[in-house]
Amino acid sequence: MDVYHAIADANRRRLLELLSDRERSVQELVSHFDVTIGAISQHLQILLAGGLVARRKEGRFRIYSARPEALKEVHEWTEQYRRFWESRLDRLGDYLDQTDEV
Amino acid sequence: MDVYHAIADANRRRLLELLSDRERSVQELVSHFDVTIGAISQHLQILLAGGLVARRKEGRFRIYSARPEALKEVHEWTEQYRRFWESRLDRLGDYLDQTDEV
DNA sequence: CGTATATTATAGCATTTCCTATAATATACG
DNA sequence: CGTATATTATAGGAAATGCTATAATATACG
Repeated sequence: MDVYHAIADANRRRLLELLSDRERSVQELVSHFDVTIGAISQHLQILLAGGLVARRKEGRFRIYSARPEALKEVHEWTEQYRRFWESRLDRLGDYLDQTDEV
Repeated sequence: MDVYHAIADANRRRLLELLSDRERSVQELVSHFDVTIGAISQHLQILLAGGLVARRKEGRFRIYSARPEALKEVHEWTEQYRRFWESRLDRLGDYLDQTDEV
């Protein structure tokens, strides 16, 4: 639903990082955290609802995989502010002039 | 403190957008929202703590301005997933091969 | 079938979040 | 000074969050 909310939690960001490396089962993900499998399962539901991960069934396992396309929205939202940190100038409208070091 | 938390709220993102246009006083910001000035003041404290805004005193007014450099962290975190939506391939490890359209 | 494994659903709990209302503080202005 | 304006601090409340423990469900496997 809300991708900003989905990535607000550090454990969920970590889950996304692990899954962007490769798809994994829930138990495999749990081994990287200090919380119970219940907590991880709940985090995965939130990521799923936010469209950040997908899952498929494989026997008794549920294999989760990353769908970071959903992060495009966040990336684009932050992108509009990029000139603030890439420029030595803080003023808007001047950013078109800088071509060095980019 | 936590920039991911700071931007998780839609009102706070809106505040940042208003301030990146130009600096504004609190009352000026409040006029764009449906909540009380107390709520806006609290949101501004969170943005301030996250380093996303700065403020200065001007008479009885507090003038807030955007400091979106703090968003660099989020931008870079999402940047690492960009290939997922820019590529026609969803698999990791294959992205090195595509050189067209980039 | 019966048991083990993997995952999800649910209830409950402590904490946090976001809001309002109100009090307190600071400056301006007559 | 006394009052108005601008903002922040604080208390309180409803709802959400993140977790645990336990129950339920689904599949595997002997």
